[in-house]
Amino acid sequence: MKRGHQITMKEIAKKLGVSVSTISRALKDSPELHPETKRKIVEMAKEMNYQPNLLAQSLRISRSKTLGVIVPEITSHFFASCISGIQDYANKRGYNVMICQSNESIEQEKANIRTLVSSQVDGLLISLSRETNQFDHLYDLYNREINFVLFDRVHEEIPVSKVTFNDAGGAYQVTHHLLEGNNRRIVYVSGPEDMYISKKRKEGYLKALSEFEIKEDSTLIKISDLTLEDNVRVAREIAGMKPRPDAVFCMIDPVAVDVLTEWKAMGIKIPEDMALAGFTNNPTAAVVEPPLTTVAQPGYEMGKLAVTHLLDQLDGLASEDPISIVLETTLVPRKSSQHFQDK
Amino acid sequence: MKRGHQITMKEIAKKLGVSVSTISRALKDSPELHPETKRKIVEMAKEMNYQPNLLAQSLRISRSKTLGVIVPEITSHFFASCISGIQDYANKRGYNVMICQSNESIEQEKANIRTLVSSQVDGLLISLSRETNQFDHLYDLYNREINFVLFDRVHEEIPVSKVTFNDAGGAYQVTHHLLEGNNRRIVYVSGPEDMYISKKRKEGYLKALSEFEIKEDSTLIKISDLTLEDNVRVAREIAGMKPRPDAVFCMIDPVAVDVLTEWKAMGIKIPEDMALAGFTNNPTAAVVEPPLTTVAQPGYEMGKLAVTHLLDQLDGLASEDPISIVLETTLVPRKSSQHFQDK
DNA sequence: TGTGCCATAGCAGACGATTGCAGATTACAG
DNA sequence: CTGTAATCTGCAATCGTCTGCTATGGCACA
Repeated sequence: MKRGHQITMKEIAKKLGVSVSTISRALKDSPELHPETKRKIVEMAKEMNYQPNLLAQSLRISRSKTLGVIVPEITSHFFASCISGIQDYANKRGYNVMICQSNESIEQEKANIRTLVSSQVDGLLISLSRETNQFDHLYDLYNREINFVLFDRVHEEIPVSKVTFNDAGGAYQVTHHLLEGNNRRIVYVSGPEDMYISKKRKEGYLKALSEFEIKEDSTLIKISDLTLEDNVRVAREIAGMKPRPDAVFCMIDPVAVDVLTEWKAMGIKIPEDMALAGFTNNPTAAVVEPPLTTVAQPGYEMGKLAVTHLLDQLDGLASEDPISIVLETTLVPRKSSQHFQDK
Repeated sequence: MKRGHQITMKEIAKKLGVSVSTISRALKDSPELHPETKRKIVEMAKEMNYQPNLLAQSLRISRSKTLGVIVPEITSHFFASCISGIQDYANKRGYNVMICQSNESIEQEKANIRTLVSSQVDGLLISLSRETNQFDHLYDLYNREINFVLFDRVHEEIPVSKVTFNDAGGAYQVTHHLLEGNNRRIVYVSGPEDMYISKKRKEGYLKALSEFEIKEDSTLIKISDLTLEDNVRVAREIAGMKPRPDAVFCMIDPVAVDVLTEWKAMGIKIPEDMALAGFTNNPTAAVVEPPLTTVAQPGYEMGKLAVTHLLDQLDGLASEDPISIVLETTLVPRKSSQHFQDK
């Protein structure tokens, strides 16, 4: 079995007949060394392809220059974008990133935290799993004074920094847009009720309704567990409602896409029979037929802001006091919610 | 600035008035200790929430139990799936994963390799960037006896293990399918010519043609740099060809989606006017209108196989001799290539 | 009482890099 | 020829964990 053996300072030292400390000083360009000695050492180090052992360095200075990231799933385009932003800006500041996915499981989330903490990450960026409705593991981190920032799927009560979207605002935008299109009976398809985004987007939905003096109607609020099967169930339920709603706002794009697919199969025309809108602006939203009205959330930007704030805290550039960064969303009106006069 | 301080064995030792080595042995359940001492130590460790410092362990045993992964971009659904497979199976075997993206840049790829090697990863999983047409950095890893496995975008010549799809086979399948649909003039839209998959998929395309006794026609091979603009340029070029081709096979789905969108804007009907097919089976392929015929590549499976083989090598369960794993692809026929008798 | 053995726990060194301090070498002045 | 300063280099300790060897104590048996 091959085992990549890394060159250490000791080996350079032996080869050159000097001590390890001299090597160390030469490579840090210390002024205490004879220039000639320094030159020889630097040359030899390059020749032997020496690369410092980050593990040893980290152990010594008790900082690993590594951040941990936990997301529900990497294959989601939105979270992948966040990760991309985190990566780019962490690297720019000399940090590495270890990524874990919780697969929407709280147990996995806890396990991920354990390993990342054991790995001595200098800080954590966490987006909570769908299942997480209990937060001891976060308070535990907090009590141990381990730096972390929550993003997108956050727990509001805990006093740590958070980066979120104005979810209520986005939901307001899209609901308002539907109302302006002369839709009055608007269904909100929510995810599990204890999810942060389920609640926030419902808030925005209700606010827009109230501005049009429409009262909350619980029969117009549907809850899906976000699986394909359940989305299809909800789509059929809505199609069968009498009278049929004017429009449907789905909490996330994948739900809207499933609903759209099912409705097309059922012969329902969008937006003529019912208007449809989603949230997130996934790549699929732009290419379905009809293109899906949705709300854009810049994931890359969110990752960038979250990691930048965390690093500022770590490097003492930001105050320790937790802050809350709220990113605005943008309505992306497309054909699926186009207004028809003859409706 | 908060700094998460981790409990160490030393602190447990001081509290209990025993030596650090005793703590170590107690936590490893060594038989040399008095059961009562052991019990007290284990209890205290739990109470103090002790978690071993993985950095120190890694330094000692010269194995970090961490793997490095380099992909061109995380936001691609295919690579995200690979990563997901890698993660799951690495974790199952007690390994962590550090992920980097090269952003399709060879310089970034080299930089990623440097940091990961410095971080003492036990092995690497690499999918090459689009730009990588020169392989010194890989041979360097090879010469230093650092374990790595190439996947999907590989360099064929280097004697290390590789996991690839039968790209030629997949291209053959889809081209054959188009030919069976009575299409004869079939365009192949390739990516940059030095990319591994550009070449392999062209092979399959030509093989299928030759079976139908159709000679290679260089005017039917278009090259895109895979940007939206260039895909649109190619789409227009093809639409303007006289006589118009019967079908178009795009090297990857995103190109096909761009072509499809452009053609729809131009009023070209698919598949009536021209049939269209892609490769990869991205989520978008299923939801565009018309749904796109493509070739499915199980990314999760690829990640799983690549990481499993790497770990087998590391753990001495697999021979050191490099192997090549080739995954078969599956044709996914959809409406975009449906055969019309009246054509 | 002496010898030997077992159970138990501590010491010390290693992993690799860093750094304050001490030691060594040289040169030059007195 | 000696003393001192200046210049260069090495020692040793540190980070946290692990382990081979050693030390201590008690007990049994001769």
